[in-house]
Amino acid sequence: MTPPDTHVDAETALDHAPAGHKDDLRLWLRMLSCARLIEAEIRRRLRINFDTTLPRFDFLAQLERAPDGLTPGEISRRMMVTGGNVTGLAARLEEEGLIERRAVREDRRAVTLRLTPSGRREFARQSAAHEDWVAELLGGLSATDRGALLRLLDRTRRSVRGAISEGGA
Amino acid sequence: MTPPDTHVDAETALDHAPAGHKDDLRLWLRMLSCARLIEAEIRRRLRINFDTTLPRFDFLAQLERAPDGLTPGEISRRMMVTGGNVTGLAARLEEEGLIERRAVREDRRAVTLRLTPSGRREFARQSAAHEDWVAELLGGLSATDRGALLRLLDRTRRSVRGAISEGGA
DNA sequence: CGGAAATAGTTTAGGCTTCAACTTTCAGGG
DNA sequence: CCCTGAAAGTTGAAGCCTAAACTATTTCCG
Repeated sequence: MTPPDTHVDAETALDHAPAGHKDDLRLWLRMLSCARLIEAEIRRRLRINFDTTLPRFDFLAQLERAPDGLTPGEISRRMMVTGGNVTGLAARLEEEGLIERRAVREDRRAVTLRLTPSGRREFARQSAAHEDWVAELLGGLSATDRGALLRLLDRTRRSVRGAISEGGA
Repeated sequence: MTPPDTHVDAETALDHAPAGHKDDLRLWLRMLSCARLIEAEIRRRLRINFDTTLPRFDFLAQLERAPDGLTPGEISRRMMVTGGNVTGLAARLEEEGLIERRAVREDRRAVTLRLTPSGRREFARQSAAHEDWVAELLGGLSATDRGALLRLLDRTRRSVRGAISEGGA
């Protein structure tokens, strides 16, 4: 049924490429599939166990670390998403009573968002389970592998950041 | 339903999981941020240079590898997204003339999607640029690092798959 | 044959995400 | 003081994505 997946003649391509091109692509695709696999599983469990989503979870996590609350703008920067996105998430979370808005005295444009007691309780439950899930999913790695992977990912991030800040094609 | 997830208190936990739990979380967060960083940059460049998106690009990539076309169901499995999603993407890509639908003789429920000549040309352009981008972003890694990372990610994927197929909490 | 079950694909409702346009407010220089 | 520009936040349109319900067809098997 499935065709033999006629692969491009890799050898020929490699002759011209400066030693990496194709390998880099393979590496990226593997990292992507790996990250997506984990992410999908975590999303699935958040939905099944807590009837919530990853963005909501991340949002609460940001507020948990900021006892005095955060402005939408600050959350937007920390989560690396747009402001409009934060508006929508905040609306739903407030609707559910997990966060609350509070006006800022010194700047009437701004507002701070913070966890309600209920939100704090709920996030604590979710956070504990989340931590267990990750440990379960990565449990097959040895301590050595974990350390090596952490270091390599750090180098990767530096490589990417460097490339972005420079050329930025 | 869900077990109370009785959390071992911190002391006991440390005894049993000396170097796992928290480290796994750190590892996962780093992998996630790394993958998202790359993905965001690729999305940005696809939008700026080709006025397209990553899902569209992935969709065309699947069809490129299948000269005889694919059914929506097959694409859905390969891209690991739902069928409804494929319906929407296919509609837009057909609208733009990049792919075409063709009825299947033997099964009147099914349809095959394939690249049009225009779609094939367009994807070739995008694909070449995409490959260059990835090589540029990962260019800071040595050949050794790349190899090690590839191997570690493979182990990670196996660990995750194992955990999912087993417990599946 | 005939009906139950499975499969292919679409549709719908709702959440996530972005970009661009917009409103309100603040800050600085004439 | 006023005007211009920047900043905080919201809104709207459009695309992406999922789960669930639905239609149409095929397959299985009794």
